[in-house]
Amino acid sequence: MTDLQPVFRALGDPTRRDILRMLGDSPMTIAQVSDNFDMTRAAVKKHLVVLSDGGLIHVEKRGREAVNTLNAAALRPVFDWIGTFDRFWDTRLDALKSAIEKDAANDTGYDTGYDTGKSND
Amino acid sequence: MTDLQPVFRALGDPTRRDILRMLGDSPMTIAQVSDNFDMTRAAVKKHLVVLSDGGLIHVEKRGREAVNTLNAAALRPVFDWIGTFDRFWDTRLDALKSAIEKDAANDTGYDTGYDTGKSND
DNA sequence: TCTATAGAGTACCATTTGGTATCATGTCAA
DNA sequence: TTGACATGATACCAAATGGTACTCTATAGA
Repeated sequence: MTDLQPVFRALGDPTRRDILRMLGDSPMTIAQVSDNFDMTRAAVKKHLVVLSDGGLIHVEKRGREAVNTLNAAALRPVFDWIGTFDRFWDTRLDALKSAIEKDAANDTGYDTGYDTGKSND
Repeated sequence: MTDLQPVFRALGDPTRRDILRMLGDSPMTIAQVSDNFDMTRAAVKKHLVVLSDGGLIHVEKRGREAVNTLNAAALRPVFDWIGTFDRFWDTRLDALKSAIEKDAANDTGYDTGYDTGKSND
C-alpha cells in the first residue's frame, strides 16, 4: 500500500542518512543543517526535499526560517519490509513484528500495509 | 564498521527488491530471474552485480550456469541502523535489538558494529 | 566434434542525480 | 522604510545509473 520507493530512495544517500541522524538530536533550519556539511545550502536543500518526499522529515515554516523535524515513523515500512525476510534470518523478529503490528493497530491505528508476506511495492 | 552504503544502494531500486523477493523463494540462475522481468538478461545481470556488491546475494558458478542465492543476513546492518532511531518510534524495538545483539554475540559471533548509538557510516 | 545455450564483457545511449551558481522573495530589525 | 538575511527557484554541469545491443567464451549434449 505505502509506496516504499521514496523512502528507500531517500535512505540511499549517505548525506541524507547523516542528516536524519542530526535531526534526531534536534530539529534544525536549513542553514543549521548545511553548517555541518561541506556543500552549499542549495545542495542540502535538495537532500531535504528528497527526505521530505520520503516522509522522513517534516518541514515547518516559522517566519523566514524553515524548521526540519525528523519523522522516524516513516522508517516503519522499511522495517516491515525487512521483516518479511526474517525467516531466513532470525525467527524472533517475527514475534516482535507481530507484536508491534498488533499494538500499532490497537493504539495508533497505524496501517503497515503488511499482511501475508505478499509483495507490497 | 560495516559499510552500509552498498546495501542501502542495492535496496534503493524496486527491481532489485523484487529480485530479492524471488530469491527468497529459491535460488535462481540469471536466466530464471530475467524471465520474470521485461528487460534483457544483461540488465538483470547488472542488478545482480549491485546486489552482490551489497552482499545481499551469493553467486555460485555451476558449470555454465550461475546460481544466485539470497543472503538475508546482509539486511542485519540496515535493521541495526533503523534501530538507532527506535527511541522516536517504539521503545520495545530497543529491547528486541539488544536481545538479538546479545544472542548474535553469543551464538554466531556476528559483530553489528553498533555500540552507543554513534554514527557508523 | 559441433552446435546451441548460459553467461561475461564492452560500448553506447538517455535519464537521473548530486552539485554549483545565480537571482527572486519574504521577513526581521534598526 | 530599508537593508541584511533565510529560504525558494531556476538554469546549468559532470558523473552515475538503468537500459540495450553486440561480441566473446565456455560448457552441455546430440
